[in-house]
Amino acid sequence: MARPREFDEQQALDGALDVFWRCGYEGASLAQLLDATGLSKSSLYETFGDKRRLFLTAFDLYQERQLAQLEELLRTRKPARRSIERFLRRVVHRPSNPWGCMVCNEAVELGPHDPDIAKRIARHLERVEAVLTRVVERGQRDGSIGTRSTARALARFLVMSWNGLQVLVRAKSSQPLLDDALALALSALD
Amino acid sequence: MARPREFDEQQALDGALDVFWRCGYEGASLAQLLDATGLSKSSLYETFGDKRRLFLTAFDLYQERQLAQLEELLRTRKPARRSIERFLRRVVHRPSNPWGCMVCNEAVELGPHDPDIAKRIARHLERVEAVLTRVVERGQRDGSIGTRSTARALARFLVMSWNGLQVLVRAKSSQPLLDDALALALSALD
DNA sequence: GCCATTTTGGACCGAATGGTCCGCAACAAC
DNA sequence: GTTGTTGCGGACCATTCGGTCCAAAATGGC
Repeated sequence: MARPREFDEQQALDGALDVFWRCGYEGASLAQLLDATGLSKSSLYETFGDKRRLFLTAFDLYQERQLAQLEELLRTRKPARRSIERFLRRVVHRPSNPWGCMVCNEAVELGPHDPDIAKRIARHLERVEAVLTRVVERGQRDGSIGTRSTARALARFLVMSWNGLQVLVRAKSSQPLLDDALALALSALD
Repeated sequence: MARPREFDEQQALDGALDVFWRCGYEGASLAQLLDATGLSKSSLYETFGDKRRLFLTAFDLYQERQLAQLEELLRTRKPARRSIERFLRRVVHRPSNPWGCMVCNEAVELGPHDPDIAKRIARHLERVEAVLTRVVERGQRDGSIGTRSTARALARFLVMSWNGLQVLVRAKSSQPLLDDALALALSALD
């Protein structure tokens, strides 16, 4: 029981996440992280360990949030197809997705070089695929999604399209390009 | 005149391209570049300028090659759909595409931070889209591709799918995932 | 008020970064 | 062989990187 902390851990982590999201792992300098978290060097190292650990913590947080958000799609009662449409439309809506998807970004940056992180990404994508599979199954039951392909295959296709859109967003592609691509991806669910 | 060079410029550039492709711009250290090109520091700086210029030169080369390869699709006489299938199938064939697509990688790494490079990427994607549009038009004429969507929209969809696959390749996704996603992307051409 | 405990700021560190520069080496012209 | 020109190896540089450490500050318990 001594001197209390002057910062909120969760808030600091959010700040760090922001920087990693925007700049990637290597691209995020300690200075930026200190600035974004508002911590001093010693506080940051004391609280989160080294840069890599901090990154992993932030990355896990990001993945959990993304998955939670995705699982909301399961809970709604609207036709599944509408849920998926909303899901993809949020990707190409720039204001709410300025830096693309962090998982996609890190898959590109670290995937080939960091087996540990590659595994986390693979696991996450599998979970995303699993959630989407259940949504598609629901859509095939409620008639909003065609049955010419298995739910699993369609979910995999959605995972790919999702990542494709994220890349285009990060590349600052034109809105017509994004809209056309999105529309056709959705039409594959017929 | 005087002392002749001991290296082949094109060959050195290929070496540098390899490193940038694999590691990205920031991830490629001078030491790696020197090693891959076989040049000494002074020769490299004399020949190619600084790291950024070298990168731009290599990146341009990559884009030109990719576009040239893509344009081969135009020249064949087979049904256009088969050409597109071959085009996408090469993406998910790991041995011939171990590091994913450099344009996709750099879109993710530098897109949001380097306006100059973002422009180059945007221009390249437009050119890719243009070539694919022509291929799709041919396919719509020869009957191998449906006409429920415009050729341009389909081409844009292909650009997105292409990038999506590249991300998954770089993330070392499982082959079944890649295969399913690819198959469904192709079926969107019906 | 004093002590124990914990946080905090910042000095400090070695390594690696991209980049410059210069003296020597190698070759063509004559 | 001499000279003029260019290429080359590597010493050298400032900066930034992630990371450590310690002395001072702050506060709860008594």
